[in-house]
Amino acid sequence: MYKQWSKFVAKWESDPARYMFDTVKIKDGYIKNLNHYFKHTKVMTDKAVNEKPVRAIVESDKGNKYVFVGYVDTEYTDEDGNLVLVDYKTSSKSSFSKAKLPEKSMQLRLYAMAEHQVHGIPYDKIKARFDMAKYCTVHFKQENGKWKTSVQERYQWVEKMRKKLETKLKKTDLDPITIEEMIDTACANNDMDNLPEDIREQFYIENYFIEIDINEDDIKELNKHIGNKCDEIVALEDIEDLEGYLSYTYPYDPDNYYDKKLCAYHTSDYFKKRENLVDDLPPEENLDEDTAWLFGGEMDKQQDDETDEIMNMLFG
DNA sequence: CACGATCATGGGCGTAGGCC
DNA sequence: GGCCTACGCCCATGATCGTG
Repeated sequence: MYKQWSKFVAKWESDPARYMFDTVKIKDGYIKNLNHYFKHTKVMTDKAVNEKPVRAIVESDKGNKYVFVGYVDTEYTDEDGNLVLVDYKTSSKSSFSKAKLPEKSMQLRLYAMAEHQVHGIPYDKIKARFDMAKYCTVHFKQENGKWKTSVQERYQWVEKMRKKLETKLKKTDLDPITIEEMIDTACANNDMDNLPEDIREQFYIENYFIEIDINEDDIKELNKHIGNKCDEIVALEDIEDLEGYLSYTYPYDPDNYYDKKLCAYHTSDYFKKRENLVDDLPPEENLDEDTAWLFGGEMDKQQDDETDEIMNMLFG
């Protein structure tokens, strides 16, 4: 996996029209974390199915039915006979906080619903989880003998254990200078290979999974929620002057980051041409590195063309 | 929306002081 | 002198904030 990933990164680096990170810090952290992920994650080549197509039928309160097709990143059956659905995330965990999880997990719960509908698998035999690739779960032994866990960005997990390593190593007969050198080396390598055996065995890492609870009640509610949402969308598309309606109900605000950068409609060529809007300067990384900025305006050309087609279909 | 930074909170751990 | 408990400091964690 690491080899494939490295090739992919190299190709991306050499592409003048590549997508950019907002800052160098974000880029470096992201790539270092994923380097570590691909070096240390074992793949189940035999049991697992990747990009598995699934189909769910949802029904609104009005009785309208809608078909959803999705692709499960990875699916396999574990040793207890549970069907495990995995979704890989490379984003930061802040957007997967407790409060946001119900919404974020709709995707996985819809997959679970699909597998239940098609194969009759009971919900208590379905497990669903996000594999947060930037992070790992660090297991460490406390001084009271109990094991505890801590979630850390992969590229600096040893550095984050520095204080704990200090207290543990101070209890040995090693002299303070040696201790500091050892810890510095471990942090620089981001592993504990150079540390004494009895220290090393007090730490180990695993993938960081966010487990999603799968139960019938939640999924019944989700079914209706999505069905009703579809009804709303269908009703919206039936409005006669949709474009006029939207420009009045949801006026474009160029100071709103969502409106300006993320909204499929307001970022489309169709809308920009209509409003005579010019593209913003590309992000900071372009300014001090190479000549990629020259291509900034062309960056999303293909995407924009696709978006444009859809926008013309819907509004044009 | 997703990011890093910042802030508040709670638990672990070391230490001081009391007791046997 | 050894053990136990209370207290305070420090660190990790999670929520919130400001920004592109």
